[in-house]
Amino acid sequence: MNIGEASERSGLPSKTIRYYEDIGLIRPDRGGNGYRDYAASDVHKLRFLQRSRGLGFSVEECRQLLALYEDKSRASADVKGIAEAKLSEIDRKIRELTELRHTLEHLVHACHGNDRPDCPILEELSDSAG
Amino acid sequence: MNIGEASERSGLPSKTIRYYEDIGLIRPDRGGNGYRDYAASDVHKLRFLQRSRGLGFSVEECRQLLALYEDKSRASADVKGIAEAKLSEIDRKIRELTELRHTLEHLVHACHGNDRPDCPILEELSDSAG
DNA sequence: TGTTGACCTTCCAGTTGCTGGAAGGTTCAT
DNA sequence: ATGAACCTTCCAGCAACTGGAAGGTCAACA
Repeated sequence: MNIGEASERSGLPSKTIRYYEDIGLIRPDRGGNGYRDYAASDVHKLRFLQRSRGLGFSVEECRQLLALYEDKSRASADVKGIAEAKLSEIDRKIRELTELRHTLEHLVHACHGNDRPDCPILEELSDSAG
Repeated sequence: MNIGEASERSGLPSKTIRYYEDIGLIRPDRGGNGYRDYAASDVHKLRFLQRSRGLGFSVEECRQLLALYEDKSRASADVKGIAEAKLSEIDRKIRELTELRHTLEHLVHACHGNDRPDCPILEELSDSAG
């Protein structure tokens, strides 16, 4: 099938699919007209990529996961290790954002938000020992 | 003062400070030797930038905040508006990450993580209706 | 005076993960 | 035959830096 259909079926834009080929994640056949020709297994991989990217894995991590996926002799622990690392990374991000949220909320709360110039938000950004 | 000292005092790497100059956020003087010469007010702005970036404001938002900071006649509502928008953006990110976390945790939990090849994580990435 | 080393300068390239657009070839329907 | 809707490649750009090369400057020390 052509890239357009592979795009529809995988949920990835054609541009992204070509990009994934550029960086060596997939290698579709080519038809006599030079068009890319995707097999069902290619679409399968593309969906795999779409989901793992959606779960927050970096492209390099997806490359690893895909390699593990295709390696029938790999241990599930290898995969679990990557997923656990990603999990704690996500935890860290959530913690950081939550802290950020508290600080910002505090500032927004303190600011009158009227047409007067005095603004605790700017004062904090400007003065505090932060 | 030279860029090195401005860097120490602001907490920003010299590279970043030069970059901020490139994109027009600050304009230090130049000494006869061509070295950048930072005044205390420049360092003040750099710290302002360092903090607001740390609070998750984009560089363009920082530019706005800095302009508001320097505009003595601005209303605090202008600043509050930007901060509130950022706050809901952060909320959205936290929500997304939390969902992600649940999905991943579920997968990690389901995977034995041993030396056998069967792995629910890869199965999910590969098969589910996602 | 020379020379070392730590500064500073500019400029160019790379990072991540795409996305947009230009310029052109192919296919299909009318 | 003509037009739309595909497809191709290549080049550029986004954010927000970061790294490195090649070279100028400055302060200290022998």
